[in-house]
Amino acid sequence: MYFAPESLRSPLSDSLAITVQNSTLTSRQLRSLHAQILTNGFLRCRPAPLLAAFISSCFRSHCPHYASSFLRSIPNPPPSLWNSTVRLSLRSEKFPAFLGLYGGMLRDGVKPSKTTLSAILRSCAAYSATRLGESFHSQVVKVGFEFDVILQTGLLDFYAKAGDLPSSRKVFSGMPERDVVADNAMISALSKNGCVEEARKLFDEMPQRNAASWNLMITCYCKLGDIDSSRRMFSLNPDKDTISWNAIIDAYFKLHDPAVAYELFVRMGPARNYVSWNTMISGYVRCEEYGKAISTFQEMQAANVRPTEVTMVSLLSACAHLGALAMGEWVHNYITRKRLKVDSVLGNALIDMYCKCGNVEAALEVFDQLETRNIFCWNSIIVGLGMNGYGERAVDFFTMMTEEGVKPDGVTFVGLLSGFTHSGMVAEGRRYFSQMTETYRIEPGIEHYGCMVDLLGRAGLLKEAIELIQTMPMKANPQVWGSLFRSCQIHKDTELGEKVVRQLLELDPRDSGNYVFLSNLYASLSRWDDVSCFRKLMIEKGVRKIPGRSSIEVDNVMHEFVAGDTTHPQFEQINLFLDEVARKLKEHGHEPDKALVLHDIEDEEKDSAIRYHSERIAVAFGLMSLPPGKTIRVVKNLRTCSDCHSVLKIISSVFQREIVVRDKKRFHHFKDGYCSCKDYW
DNA sequence: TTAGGGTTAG
Repeated sequence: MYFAPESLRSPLSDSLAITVQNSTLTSRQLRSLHAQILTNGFLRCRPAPLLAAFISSCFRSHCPHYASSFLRSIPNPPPSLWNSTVRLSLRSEKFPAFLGLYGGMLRDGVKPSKTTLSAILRSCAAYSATRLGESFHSQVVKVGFEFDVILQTGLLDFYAKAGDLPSSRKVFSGMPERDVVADNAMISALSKNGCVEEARKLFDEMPQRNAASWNLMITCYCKLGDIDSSRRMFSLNPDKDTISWNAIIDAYFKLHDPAVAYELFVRMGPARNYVSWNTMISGYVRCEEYGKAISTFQEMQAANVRPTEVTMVSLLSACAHLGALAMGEWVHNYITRKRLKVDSVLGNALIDMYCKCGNVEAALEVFDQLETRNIFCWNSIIVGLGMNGYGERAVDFFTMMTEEGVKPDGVTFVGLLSGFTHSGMVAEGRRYFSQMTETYRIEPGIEHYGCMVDLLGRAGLLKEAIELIQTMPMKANPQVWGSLFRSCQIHKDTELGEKVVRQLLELDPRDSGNYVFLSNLYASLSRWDDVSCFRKLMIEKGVRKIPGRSSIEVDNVMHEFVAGDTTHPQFEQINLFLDEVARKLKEHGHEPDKALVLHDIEDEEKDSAIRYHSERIAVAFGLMSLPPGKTIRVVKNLRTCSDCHSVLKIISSVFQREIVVRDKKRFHHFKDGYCSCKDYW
C-alpha cells in the first residue's frame, strides 16, 4: 500500500493511492484518475510513487497506451519514471508498447539506466524477440550508449537465446576484456546452439571458473548424451550448490534415468528448493511417469514447499496425458485460488489439458480469457478442436489467428489437416495444404504429407493417396504406410492393403500393430492359415502385443482396467452389471460381432471375450459409480474396436448418459445413440 | 552468471 508523504496527505491523494493500488481498472476509471491527477496539482508536487503506481495500474489493467499518454501529459517526467515504465512494459509482455515507450524516452533525451538496459536484453532473450533485440541494439548504438562488459554480456545472452550464434560470436570476440561471466555466457550460447564440443573447449581453456561454469557444463554434457561427464562436472565442482544438484537431477531425467534422479533427490536432503521439486515433477512427466508426477506434487505440498506456475504446467501436462479431467479441474481451481499468473505458457497448458480431456468448452473459455496468446496457444486450440472433431471451428480459429497477425507454423497445419481428417473435410484439406506453401511459405514435412495421405485415404481416394506417397519429396515412414493401411481396411481394398502392410513390416518389424494389421486383414478374408502363421511369426520374433487399457476417474481416484482383467475389488458387481448391459443391448437388437471376438485382435487379446474389452468395463464401472447425469469419461491407450463403438452408442441412449472416450488418436463424444466421429475414424 | 514449464500426422 502506498501512502503519500505527510505534506501531500489529503483525502484525495489517499483515495487515489488506494484506487490505483487496487487490482484491475476499466479504461474509464483510468481516464478519470488521469484527469484527477492532472487537475489536482499533483504534478507540481511530483509524488513520484503515486505516478509510478498509476502507470503500473495501466499495465495491470491491460491499457498500456494509457501509460504512454500519461507520460506525455506530464511536463518533463523524471528519468526514473521513464525507466520504470519501460521495464513495466517489458514485464507485461507488451512489446509494441515497449517500443513506443523506449523511443519516446530516447526522444525525451532520457538515457536508459543500466537496470533498464539489462532488463530489455533479458526480456528480448526470454521472449526470443529477435527483431526487437536487434533494433534495440542498433538504437543503442545510435544514441551512443557505451557498452560495458556487463551490457555486452547481456547482448551476448540475447543473441544466444535468439539462436543467432554468429552475432553471439561477433559480440564475444569484439569484447575488449572478458571475465568469467562473459565466458559463461559464451559457453551457454554455444551449448544452447548445439555447439557442445566448442563449449567444452572454451570451458577447458577458461583462466577462471565459478560455480556457474561447472553447472553450465552439467547441462552441456547432458546435451551430448554424456551422463558420465555430466556427473564428473557435478563431482568436481568445488562450490556445489542447489543449482548443481538440480542440474544433475534434471540431466538424469533428460537421459531417461528417473531412478538415479530420485536417488540424488533423496541424497540432496535439506538443500532442496522449489526448483528441485519442479525438476522432479517435470522429470517424471518427461519420462511418462504421470502418476509419480502427481504423487511427487502431493509430497511437495506435504513438505510445505510453495508450488509455482512451473509446477502447475507440469501437473497439467500429466493430467492431459492421463485424461484426468477432475484432477485437471482441481489444478485450475488451485491456480485461481492461489492467484498464480496465467501467462501464455500456463494458459497453453490449461487449454491443452482441457482439450485432451475432452472438455473443449472449458478450453475455449481459458483461451478467451488469456491476456497474451502466442503461437503455442493458437496451435493448442486448433489441434484440440480438430482432435475433438470440430474441424470447422478449427478453421475459424485459424482465420482469427491470421487476422490477429500471428503467423501460423508447421504445427498449426498439422493441427488443421489432422482435424480435417477427423471430420472428413477433404476439400478444405487440399486448400490449406496448398496455402501452406503458397501463402505462408512453409515447406511441408513428412507429417503434413502423412495427414494428406490419411485424409485422402479415409475419404476413399486411395489412388490419389498412393500417388501422393510416390511423388512426395521424402520416403514414406511407418506412420504414413500405417494410415494408408487403415484406409485400405475401411474401404475394403485388401489387395492394396496387403502390399502396404508388407512395406510396413519391412520398415518396422518390431511394431506389434503391424502384425495385428496383417492378421486382421487375413481374418477378414477368412485366410486362417495365414493368420496363425503370422501369430507364430510374432511369437518367434518376440513381438508382444500391447494390452488394451482404459482408465476412468471416480471421486478423484483413477481406476484402470486392462482387457480381460478381473482383479478390480468391485469386479463381481461390475460383472453383474455387464450382464444387465448385455441384456439391455439384446433388447435393442444388438448382436455382438462374433467374428470380431475370435479374430479382431487389433486391440485386445484374442481370447478375452469382447465384453471384457477394457473400455467396456470402464464405462460399466462409470455407470455404476458416477451419479446420474454425470458424463462418463474414459481414456483408452489403443483404438476402440468397432463393436465397442456401436455398443457405446447404444448405451448412451439406453442409459441416457453422455460418454466421452479418448482413444489413442482422437475423441468420441457419445450422446443419444450417436457419436461425434460420425463413425468416421 | 548457472537449475525447473507449453503445441505436432496412423
